[in-house]
Amino acid sequence: MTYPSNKLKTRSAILETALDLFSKNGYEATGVADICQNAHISKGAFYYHFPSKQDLFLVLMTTWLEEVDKFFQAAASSAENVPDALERMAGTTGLIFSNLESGFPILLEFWQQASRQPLIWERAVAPYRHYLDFFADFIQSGIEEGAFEEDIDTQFTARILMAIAMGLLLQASFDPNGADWQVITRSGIKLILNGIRRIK
Amino acid sequence: MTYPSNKLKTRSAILETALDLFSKNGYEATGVADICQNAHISKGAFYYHFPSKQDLFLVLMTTWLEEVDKFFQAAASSAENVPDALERMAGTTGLIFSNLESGFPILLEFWQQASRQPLIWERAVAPYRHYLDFFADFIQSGIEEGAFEEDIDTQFTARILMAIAMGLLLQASFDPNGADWQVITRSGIKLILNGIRRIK
DNA sequence: TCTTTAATACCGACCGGTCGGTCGGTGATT
DNA sequence: AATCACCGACCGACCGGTCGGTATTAAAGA
Repeated sequence: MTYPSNKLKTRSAILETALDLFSKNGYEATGVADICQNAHISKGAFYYHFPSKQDLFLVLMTTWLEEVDKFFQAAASSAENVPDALERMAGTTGLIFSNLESGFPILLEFWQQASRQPLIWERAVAPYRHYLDFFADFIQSGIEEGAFEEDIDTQFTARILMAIAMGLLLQASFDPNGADWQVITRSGIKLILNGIRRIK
Repeated sequence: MTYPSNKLKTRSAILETALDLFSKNGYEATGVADICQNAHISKGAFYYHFPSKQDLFLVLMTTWLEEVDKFFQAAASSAENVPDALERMAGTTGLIFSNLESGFPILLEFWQQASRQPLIWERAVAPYRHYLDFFADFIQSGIEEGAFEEDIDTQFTARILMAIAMGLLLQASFDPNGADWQVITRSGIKLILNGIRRIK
């Protein structure tokens, strides 16, 4: 084993393994030793790359949040029509979370950490508000397209949209085989969209 | 201090303190010693009343779930009209969770434990499905009352209703001052209700 | 009535094990 | 010879759980 093999490789091995273990077993239940073992590195290597377990978590959360953002941006720009784009996003919400490695459980983990640790909260609210504004703006352009009623509250609608997505994700994570969640999510968003759609 | 002062008093002191600490700091971060200290009892007393920290958690979850159920039953039976009852429930969702001591954070804690520990999951799915059926049945009686369209999928609607409530609760727990969550929840449920309401 | 016994409810020092984090070292590269 | 990337034994703090003991009360026995 050549030693300065690849700094980035080791680092991303830690990142990937940690994300996996955190989402499978939780932050507290995952030990630094576990991460090291599964990533086939030593504790020394771990603390060479990260100052603390906390810090690793923060990095993980930040990159995850950024990737979600990219996903939304891409979905939004690759559609010619606002309602369709939203609907398509809805259909793939589940995919966002499963594609983004380990998905929803880790989001819950983020949530819980954020609600207790001010530093983590700070780094998480901004992206959250960013998503909110993104959806509100997106709905606004839907209004300008003439697809939605003019008097709807975009912020409110954005929150409801996010609530449905997250609420269903929560239910899905708890009872994966209880229903076809992808279909339900899509129909749910459609329901809201129909509620605000402009009647021509 | 008379010793056999009150068995129940000590037990409920443990229960209350634990619920408070679990919701404030999380299950893992809360030590048995912390619970004992805040409940002004000794570790001996703790393990006299509960076989393990896990078991205490399970008791907590079960009673909480039962209380939520009672709350729903009461709200349902004290209304003369299904849509109104649902709307009123929506308006007080936040209250359910704050009234039931420590509310939503502890629900998240339950969720997370359940998603990882089979025993806890087992004891939590049943109530969850119970709530789901409760809402589905409730909507069904709304249909029979002639308030809702006849061709709506009650299970689906129940899931969406729960999703909105939970999704907004999630957002509210994360960003309490970001909006008037009670108003938003009420409006959100109203939005769905209007979507399925029978047009006379 | 007095004494003994047993059960109850609780105390807190202690134990084994775990966990985050440290540190002295080491081989490869520059 | 200096730096980099990494190793892994080790440390102290902490945590869930145990256990021998104690004060209180109730019941039984003399």
